[in-house]
Amino acid sequence: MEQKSIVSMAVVRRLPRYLRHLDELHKIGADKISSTALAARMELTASQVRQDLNCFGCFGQQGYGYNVEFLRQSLADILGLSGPRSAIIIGMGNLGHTLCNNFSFSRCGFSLGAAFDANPAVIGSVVAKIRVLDIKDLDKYCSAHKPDIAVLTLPAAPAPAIAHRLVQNGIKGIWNFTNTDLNETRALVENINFADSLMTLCYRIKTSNL
Amino acid sequence: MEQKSIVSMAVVRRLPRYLRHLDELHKIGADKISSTALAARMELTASQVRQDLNCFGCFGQQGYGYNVEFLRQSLADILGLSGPRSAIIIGMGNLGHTLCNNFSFSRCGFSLGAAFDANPAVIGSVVAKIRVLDIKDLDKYCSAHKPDIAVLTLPAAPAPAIAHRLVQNGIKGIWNFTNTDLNETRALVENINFADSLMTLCYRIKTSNL
DNA sequence: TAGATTGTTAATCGATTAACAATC
DNA sequence: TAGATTGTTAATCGATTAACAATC
Repeated sequence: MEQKSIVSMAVVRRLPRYLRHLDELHKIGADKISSTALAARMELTASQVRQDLNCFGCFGQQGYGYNVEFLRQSLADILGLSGPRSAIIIGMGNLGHTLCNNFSFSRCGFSLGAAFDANPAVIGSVVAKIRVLDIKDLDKYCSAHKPDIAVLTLPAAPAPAIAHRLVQNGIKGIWNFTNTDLNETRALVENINFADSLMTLCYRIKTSNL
Repeated sequence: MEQKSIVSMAVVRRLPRYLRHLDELHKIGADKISSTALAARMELTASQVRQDLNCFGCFGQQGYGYNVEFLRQSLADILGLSGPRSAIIIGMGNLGHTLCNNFSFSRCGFSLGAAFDANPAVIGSVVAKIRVLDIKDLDKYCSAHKPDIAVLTLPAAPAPAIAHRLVQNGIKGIWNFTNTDLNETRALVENINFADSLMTLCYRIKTSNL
């Protein structure tokens, strides 16, 4: 089988982790790795590693294992990290600034084109070479530049309305840092929810006997 | 059944979302909700909602549904959000500052006790009432205050060593924002990985036909 | 009472694990 | 060749969905 028609989310979510571990292996000079060794590193089973990779093709060689550099490049291609898509940030508060300043969008397949905010104090400023525009000009910007995704780092309250407006402007994906669920069926939403994550940790500690 | 002996991670990860939706329902003045209506809101099935909640007890009433306020309080109790546990932050860069300034640890069941960094420029400063201490004093602080969890907002390179040191100091949970996997079996690790999440979105957009 | 909706058991679906022939 | 390890099929396990009796 060359490529599974539809790959499950469970597998997709492991892809960046595989890539990360292959990067690390590359850095320490490993040029091959077996499914058993990779599974041990990642706390998976060897079966799972082979099943996961075989959703996308045959990357290994019997009796040898996987070539680190080849698998690394293959995973980057599968994820689509080289053809950069365009992104905009909505909300230049503390978190928006942090992402502009310290996060590498390019390593994840995106290039950041502009930022938006409603606060006159930040509109017009430039953060890490990104100009902060007035949220009023969002539609105009979208018509002109057709950004692929939007990063939502604004308060939860205005988020659903902004998300809807973005989708109407042709946004394909939303990286949602707001503490609310977005009901946009016409766009792909990827949530990062700090509170949900920490509450989960709270529960896990409470119910463990550590 | 009063309480399932061990609840699956799939269910646990949905708990904060249930709580969030119950909060919203409470805010708009709803005093009851059926599993069908809650499922529609959350894009789940009614069956799943009932199965999920019944892992922890019987919170509904036949012919009526669930009382919003009662279910909300029950979920908060199940998650353990009231008995505040103590947290420390390791790494007061941009992200560490953002969390100190804008994130409500208390809403998630934690109280932030101290922050640590290796950089003399920030050591001794106070951010949102939290004193930034020298990472050299980490062991001393842990012995004295026994923090329950550590928030890792430091670079990936030193993270595994710091995590190990924290576990030796009795840390029970790690909220890991570093872009690396931690192999600490003696502590519960909750990862927030920006790059993994954005790469997943990259893949999903690439493979969708939006 | 009649209608609505839960709690719970059984059925289905999907993901993980095991096994092993193929082959480098 | 012999040993190692993949790709792939089959078996198992777990999670989701469906169904329905209980009951408010």
